[in-house]
Order: sequence, then structure tokens, then C-alpha cells
Amino acid sequence: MESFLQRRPPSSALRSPRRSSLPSDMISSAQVPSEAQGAHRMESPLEEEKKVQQQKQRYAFHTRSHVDILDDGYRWRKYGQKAVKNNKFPRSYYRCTHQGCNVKKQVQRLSKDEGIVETTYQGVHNHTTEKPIDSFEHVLQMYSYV
DNA sequence: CGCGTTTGACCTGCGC
DNA sequence: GCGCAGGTCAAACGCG
Repeated sequence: MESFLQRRPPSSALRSPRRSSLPSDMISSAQVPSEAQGAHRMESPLEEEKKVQQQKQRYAFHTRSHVDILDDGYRWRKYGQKAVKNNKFPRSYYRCTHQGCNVKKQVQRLSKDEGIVETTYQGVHNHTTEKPIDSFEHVLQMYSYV
């Protein structure tokens, strides 16, 4: 699709503040050394370990529904969408909007079965579900842990 | 006015 | 060593 300049102008200077217009307040923190680390974020070994553990806790759920937005009781904020080569349908990336809750969710529709949606949960919630879900279990076809 | 969604760009890891 | 695929972030816009 010609999604070019559909919403935003093709101005090259429009975007790319990622590294160019880095907030001075952030740099003034002297937290970022002049190292050529590039955009690579330095994370403490502890954080890394935590991340690995979180990644280990990956649960894939196969839900049968035509809507990707399955309200499981948590608030999900979509932070990206990318198309996979194996599947003709794009994959959606969601993140739990909570303080300390770094749970991620990936939703992808199977090209083979449009009615089947594969939801992959990464990590565990720091809080309990505040909303009862009965229809959610209903749509649950099968589950598998990775 | 706040938040969620949308889209493009950019980075990282792995394969060849 | 380079390329590809996948994953993430960040600004802008739209809607409630």
C-alpha cells in the first residue's frame, strides 16, 4: 500500500531524534559515556539475568477468535507491528501498562487459519487480574508452554 | 487533555 | 563480513 506521506510528511528531518536530538538533560546526567557503544543500552548483569528469566517464561496460547484484542483483564499497549516472512499476516506487539509489570504479549494470526490467533505471553504479571474473565476461557482452544 | 494506537526508523542476533 | 529477519522505540495523530 502506498502508505507514503499518508499521515506524516516524508521529511527526513522529521524523525530520527533517537540519536540526533538526544535530550540534553539525559546527557547532562553524565550517565552516557563517550564510548562508541552506539545505541546499545548498557544493562547491569542483574538486569540481564532478570530479562533472561523473563524470556524463559514464555507461554504461547492459541485462541480462536477473529479479534486480536482479547481482553484478558490487563491493559495492553501496542508498541509495534511487524510482518513476519513465514506468515502473511503481521505480528502485533503489546506491552502491559503497569508499574513494574514488564510483561509483553505478541499476537499473530496464522495465515493458515485466519480464525486462529496465537498469543505469546512473555513474563508474569506483578499484579493479579482485576477483571474476571469467563469468555476468555471460552475462546481458549489450546495452550502450550515454550 | 490524556492515553492508546499507528507508522517509520533503527538496532541486534544469527545465518550464510 | 554482510544480509536478513525479528524486535523495539519514539513522535504524531486520533479518539474518548
